[in-house]
Amino acid sequence: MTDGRTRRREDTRQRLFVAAVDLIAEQGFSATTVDHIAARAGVAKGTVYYNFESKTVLFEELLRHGVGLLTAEFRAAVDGLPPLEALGALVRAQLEYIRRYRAFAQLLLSEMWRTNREWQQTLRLLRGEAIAVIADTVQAGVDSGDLPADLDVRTASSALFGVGLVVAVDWLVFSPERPIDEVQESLLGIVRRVART
Amino acid sequence: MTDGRTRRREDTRQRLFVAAVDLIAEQGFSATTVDHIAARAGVAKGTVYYNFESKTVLFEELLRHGVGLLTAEFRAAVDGLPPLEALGALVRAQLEYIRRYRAFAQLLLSEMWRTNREWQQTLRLLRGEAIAVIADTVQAGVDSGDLPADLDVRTASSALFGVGLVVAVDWLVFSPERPIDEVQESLLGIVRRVART
DNA sequence: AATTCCAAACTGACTGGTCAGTATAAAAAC
DNA sequence: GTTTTTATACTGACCAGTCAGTTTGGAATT
Repeated sequence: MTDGRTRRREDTRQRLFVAAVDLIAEQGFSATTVDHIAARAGVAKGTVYYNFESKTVLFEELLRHGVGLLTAEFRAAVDGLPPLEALGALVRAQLEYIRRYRAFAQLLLSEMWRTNREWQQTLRLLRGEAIAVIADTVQAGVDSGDLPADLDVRTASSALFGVGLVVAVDWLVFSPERPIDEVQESLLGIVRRVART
Repeated sequence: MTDGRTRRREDTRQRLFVAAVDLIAEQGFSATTVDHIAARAGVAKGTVYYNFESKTVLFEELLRHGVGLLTAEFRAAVDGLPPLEALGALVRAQLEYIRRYRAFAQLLLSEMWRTNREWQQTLRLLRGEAIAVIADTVQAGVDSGDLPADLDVRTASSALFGVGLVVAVDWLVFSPERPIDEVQESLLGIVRRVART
């Protein structure tokens, strides 16, 4: 399974992902050239096309990879916890993720609300999967009475997702000198206050 | 000052702004061509270059125009109001603005947190001006004791700005069927709850 | 354990197309 | 008669994607 060949190939794909995520976070998808990605990854241009069908497919697989990781961490975070604690765990998991993969978070923030791009459908789907985990938790909170019964679950969930993203990335981009734990505290405080009613 | 000639020219520039904002909101700056902007605005390509130095300058002036408008509405909204009411007025003004200029808001959301682009400096500056109005209001609230004394004014202000943007645009993109007034209520509710401590 | 062989992985020059920006002559608006 | 706009053609740089050829890992053969 993991002989030298597949290991090597997997390594190349990983290097291409890392190069692509950094460049696309900085400049956006269209402004990032395949030549530049290849150079940053230290491979020839042909290698990009040997490993990925096209620039768009590379990006789509990158999105799947990155958001998939986030969704998995969400699932692991809430596992077995009662609603209110689970909500806090989600905020913590999201910020932990953003701290670890800041370039990907930045990229996500920039590309999430675009329309009319080829990969829009893919991203929408992935976003849905991640938010579903949040929504399940919020729903459980409403059912258990820990959250207000009139809370609009779908809206609250997507708002929570978006707010965490924007606050954390804003902090990283405009006040990188501050420790991100402060954002976490602040966000947790807000979520708790809102939940308390 | 506003003779026929300048009026006409101003009208052309306005049409170009509108065309550019729509296309860039959908596809991003790099994926939007000057030919396409010209066609959408119903003018010849040469006219774009008669009115703007370059594609980048057109975009920078667009940013200045759009954010300038927002800042002006912020200033008008808080004028003469006591801190807490002023805060509510800011949220309302921002959402009102986003409802009216949704494409611009979408564009702003996509380009705001990018690094390494020519216009990044411009946008950073403009963002600062808009947030300054919020920060003045928040500071006044802290001084008057309406807001908690230990509140980090700079952070709270930029968070407020970002959150309004992301929640509203998220709503517009992913749940356009719902009336935006609901976002306003929800956001106001959150801000009030946070302020109350 | 050295040699041969093959397919997978990778290379980089090349191609065809696209696009920002320029040029210009003529027309329209004021 | 000056400013603005049009229509069209052009240039040069850049870029996604291709492909014929090279390298590499390792399996088979001796």
